[in-house]
Amino acid sequence: MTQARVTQDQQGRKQALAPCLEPCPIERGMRIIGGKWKGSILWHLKEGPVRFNDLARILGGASKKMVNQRLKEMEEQGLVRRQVLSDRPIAVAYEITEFGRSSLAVLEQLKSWAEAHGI
Amino acid sequence: MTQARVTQDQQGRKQALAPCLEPCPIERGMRIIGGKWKGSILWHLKEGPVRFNDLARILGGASKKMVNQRLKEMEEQGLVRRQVLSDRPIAVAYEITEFGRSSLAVLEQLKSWAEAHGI
DNA sequence: TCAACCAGTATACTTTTAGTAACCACGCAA
DNA sequence: TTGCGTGGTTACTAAAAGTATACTGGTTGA
Repeated sequence: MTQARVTQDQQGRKQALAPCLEPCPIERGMRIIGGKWKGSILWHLKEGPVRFNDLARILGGASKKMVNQRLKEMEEQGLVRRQVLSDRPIAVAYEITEFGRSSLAVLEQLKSWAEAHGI
Repeated sequence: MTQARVTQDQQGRKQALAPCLEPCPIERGMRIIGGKWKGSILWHLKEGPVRFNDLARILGGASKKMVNQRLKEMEEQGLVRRQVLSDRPIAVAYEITEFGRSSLAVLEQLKSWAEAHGI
């Protein structure tokens, strides 16, 4: 992001130079990992694949609809992979991708920051 | 956060141990710096205090109402300080606090992560 | 046979967030 | 006196996010 400044023209009217139009990297990044539950989902997948209903149970407060919606979003964004373990007795697990794993560092820092400041 | 697990009782019913009830540090932290525009506001205050209308101009897409709402929230959360520069011709500037500054590290990392992955 | 599990889907609803546009009272300068 | 500046407020709308409950269609185990 370029440092934005504010200038004045000859008539004294003000305008912004390099205004932060909506999608600066921070806003964009937030939209990837900032959604409700997304951090928690990634966090709980870091030890290995987790089945759908187990995830819903772990995320106590979230409804299945929420979990499903978030997982679909995250699959599209490449944070998470859906693997069908078996048909007949249907079984599905969600696994974190390399990309998803790369975001854990940010989440980890956010977590320490939050804990350090008693948030 | 304790690692959550899922167990079964003698009847085969499943339940989550240590479920991630809503406010784990990650979710809580997100709520502090995750709101729309909040990252950008902090970012633009890091070089020094900025006047209200200048901030609104820099944040091109955001309306005064949005900016004002966010600033009030952030003032309550202690991320930002409102200083009245002068009465009579009213002038106000917003300054980042030490607490606000402490969050810049997280934002910085989020920014590099976003840029590194072409988000 | 019954109940509980699996992985969702459907419907309906409420709440929160985002956003527009217009307006206020005041000051300053041409 | 008109227009722009200051720092907001008010009223309203639209869209997103979230909750709650029930349902499908099949499987598994007591």
